[in-house]
Amino acid sequence: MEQRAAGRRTPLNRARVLHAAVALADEAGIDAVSMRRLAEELGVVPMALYKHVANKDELLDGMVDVVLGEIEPVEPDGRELHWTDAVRQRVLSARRAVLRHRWARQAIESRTHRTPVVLGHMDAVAGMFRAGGCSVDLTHHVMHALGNRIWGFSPELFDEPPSDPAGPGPTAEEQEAMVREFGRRFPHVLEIATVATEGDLSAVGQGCDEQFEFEFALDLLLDGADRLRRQGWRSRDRAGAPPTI
Amino acid sequence: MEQRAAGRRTPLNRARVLHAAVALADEAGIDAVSMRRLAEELGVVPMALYKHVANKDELLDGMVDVVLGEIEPVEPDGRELHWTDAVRQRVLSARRAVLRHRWARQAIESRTHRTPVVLGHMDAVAGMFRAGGCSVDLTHHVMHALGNRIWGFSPELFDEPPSDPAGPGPTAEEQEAMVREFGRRFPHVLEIATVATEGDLSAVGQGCDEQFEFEFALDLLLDGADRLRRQGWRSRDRAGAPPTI
DNA sequence: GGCCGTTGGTGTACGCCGTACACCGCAGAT
DNA sequence: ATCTGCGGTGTACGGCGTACACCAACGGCC
Repeated sequence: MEQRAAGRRTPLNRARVLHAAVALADEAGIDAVSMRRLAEELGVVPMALYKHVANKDELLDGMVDVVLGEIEPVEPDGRELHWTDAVRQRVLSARRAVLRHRWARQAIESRTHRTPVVLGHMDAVAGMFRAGGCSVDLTHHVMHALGNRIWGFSPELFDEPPSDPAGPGPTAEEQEAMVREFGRRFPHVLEIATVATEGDLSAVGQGCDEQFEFEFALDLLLDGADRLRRQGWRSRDRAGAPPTI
Repeated sequence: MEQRAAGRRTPLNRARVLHAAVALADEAGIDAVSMRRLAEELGVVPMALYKHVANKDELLDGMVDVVLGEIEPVEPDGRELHWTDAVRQRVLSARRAVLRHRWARQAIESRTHRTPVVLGHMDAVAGMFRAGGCSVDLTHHVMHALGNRIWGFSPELFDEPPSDPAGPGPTAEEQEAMVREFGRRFPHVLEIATVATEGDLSAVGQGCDEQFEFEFALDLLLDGADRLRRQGWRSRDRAGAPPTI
């Protein structure tokens, strides 16, 4: 009888608000998430939301919590994992969660609040370093080095340069002239773009293989960390990694 | 005679607008930089700015360009530098520029546009990798791994948790209870905080030694890159760094 | 059954924001 | 003397977050 005959809607609560916000961001982008638009989506007046979240900042925090809540714990799996593989698994799971929600990267980057969910993820990762034999000291600094990668994304230098949707674009020879001029000013960027697109410069802008870049950096850092661990690195030693070999 | 007797102000131009915006952000924070506020600062009506910047996004781009313009080139210095030291110098110069303007980190992170100034910095860094003997392939992936560090800042997991300015705060025993509860839920985060503050947990929140963390990560990545270079790493090898040693 | 405090949704209003669009004064070229 | 266009103006629109006063329904209590 809690549904009350005709059209008494089920009351709002914090979870419903947050999940509606996530759904809205998923389908209309993070910019579409305004208190007014979200309220409309829930069939309610904007001020009603403030009974469930303190303000917009807290709404964003809650949305990030929802995403981070999708991270799957690393299950022990019978045989032992090397600690770097355990971290790798958890970070890649975080990555899948973030990729599921395209707005999440930007939202996480803009947050400045440590919610319990956020602390929980950091604690879980730190625990894996410790279980692998890293000192507290090393764990601390390596987590800093991982930076945003702990949340499953790289700080992208840039997202896609949106191909301008106006007209048929420049002619082939205009395009070639532009490439030449570009190469005169930025030769090293051009050669990278050439190699990355395997010579098809018209494919510039569809971006790099982000998953590869992410795993490359992750492994570079984890391998470096493991090497420091084996050397018994302590931060008083100063200087990132000593000149081994 | 361009000053025109009494109080005909010197006309606006793009550079004046950008530098006024930078100055405003420096002293009042990036949030204070609105078209209206900036116009007021320049003694002009808001719409006047639009004769010099296309819109607010372009204004932000221009402000970032101003900051990046403060990066000092690495001078050859007589004796040869190892390539990692050259990169290190340039990146640390970029860091000094970014630190000079506290809003710059956030502004850079939010940008999605590659201005010529931005491309110029990337090109300069890529050129140092190449001069050091890195392949185009390796240069590409390592620059991705460096991520935001190329601009001179780490993706901070979090900035300071602002000590709440209300009242005298909790009593000592309340505080101890909070720490105990925190440690129950986030034991690994707590031990890191304990070590980082050298036991003085009341100092939590004044943050880590960011400069140390930055250089630690930078050196870890550059050393890893140099090791890969010496090994003749190619991206078809897959997997960040092979299990050397 | 009658009261009453609490919880959750409402309505109005304020002060910001970015920016579209029409306008206009003035300098320099014709 | 007239034209042209650049740079500054004024007005207006639609959006935003949220403070504050209000009110309907409900649960617990006598």
